[in-house]
Amino acid sequence: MRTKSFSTMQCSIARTLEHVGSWWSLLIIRDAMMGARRFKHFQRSLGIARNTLTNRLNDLVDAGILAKGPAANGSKHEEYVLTERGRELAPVIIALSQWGDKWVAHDNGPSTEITVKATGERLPRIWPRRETGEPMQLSEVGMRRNENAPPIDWSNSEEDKS
Amino acid sequence: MRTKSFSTMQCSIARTLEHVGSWWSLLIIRDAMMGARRFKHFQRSLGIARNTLTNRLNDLVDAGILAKGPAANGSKHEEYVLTERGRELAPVIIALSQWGDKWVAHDNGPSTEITVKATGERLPRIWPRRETGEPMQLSEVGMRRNENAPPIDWSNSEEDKS
DNA sequence: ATATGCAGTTGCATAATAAAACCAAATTCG
DNA sequence: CGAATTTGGTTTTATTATGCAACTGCATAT
Repeated sequence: MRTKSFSTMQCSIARTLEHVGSWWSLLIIRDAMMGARRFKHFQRSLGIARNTLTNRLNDLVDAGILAKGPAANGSKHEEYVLTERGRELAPVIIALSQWGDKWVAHDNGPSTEITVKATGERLPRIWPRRETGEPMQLSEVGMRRNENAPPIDWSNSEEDKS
Repeated sequence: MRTKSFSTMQCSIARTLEHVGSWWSLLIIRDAMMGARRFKHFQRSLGIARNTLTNRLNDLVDAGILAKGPAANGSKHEEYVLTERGRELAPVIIALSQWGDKWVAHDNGPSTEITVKATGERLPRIWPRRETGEPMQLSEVGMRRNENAPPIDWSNSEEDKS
């Protein structure tokens, strides 16, 4: 549950989580990537309460991640489709999925494989790389604070302050 | 209320979110990656309520993402450091950050840049790639349901069922 | 015309979070 | 060294998000 909003924070991670950080959001996006389009698809797949699903879907539409419109196949019902913004969350979904496969897989194995469509093979691990495409060690990845943001002080006491 | 748990789901994304899906978890992990180690670091940086921080830190320790132990510098206080499991969440953090930079950046720009340490340059976009290292179109990424998992029915009515 | 399914909405109960006060141990200051 | 402050919490109280069940209005099926 949350009362506190991240929307005033300058950090891009916080600002992203403002939109996709609530309990069900990323699972809804996952289902949308797997082809779910209608209210009942999400509801059946997730077992989420209907009012909660209504809220989450509306939030995602407001965030521009899903678009709501009349069904493509002529049905009178509305459907929810990912926008480009939404589709570009794929790296997040892939990273979560691959981490889960490695560290917290279900006893029966994962339910879904992320693949290269053309070959049907499993997608290589999504991972930070240099411009050349060469994968990096995590220790080679840095985080630099910008000048336009207030500096952070991780010191433990006065004497630590060089 | 009893918030539904994802831990019984077979999907790796859901199982991962069980550990890092709550409101503050990923921001705590972000701070840990940026060098935060002590309770007060997280508390000051996030403005999170102390009891909530206590809960989130304990959950992350239970999940094996953070390890709690005596401080390295001799201080009697405990400190929280990322385990390998935790460090391997870097792709998730990077993907969230880069999505935010592109789609929901703050007016003053992002507060933090993710970089290649050696060169100081901005890290290339984390993105699905083939074995060769070549970046893919999102439309080339597939999701295949495993046989050990119950199939999903996205059909809209009886007639749709081939 | 009646029944069933869909996509919600509403009301109530409860769990998760926040805010504030409180506290023991550790650390810093005088 | 002793007092004051900081740290890392815990407890209490209040608020908000979620779950569950029932209800509604519309469209489709029988």
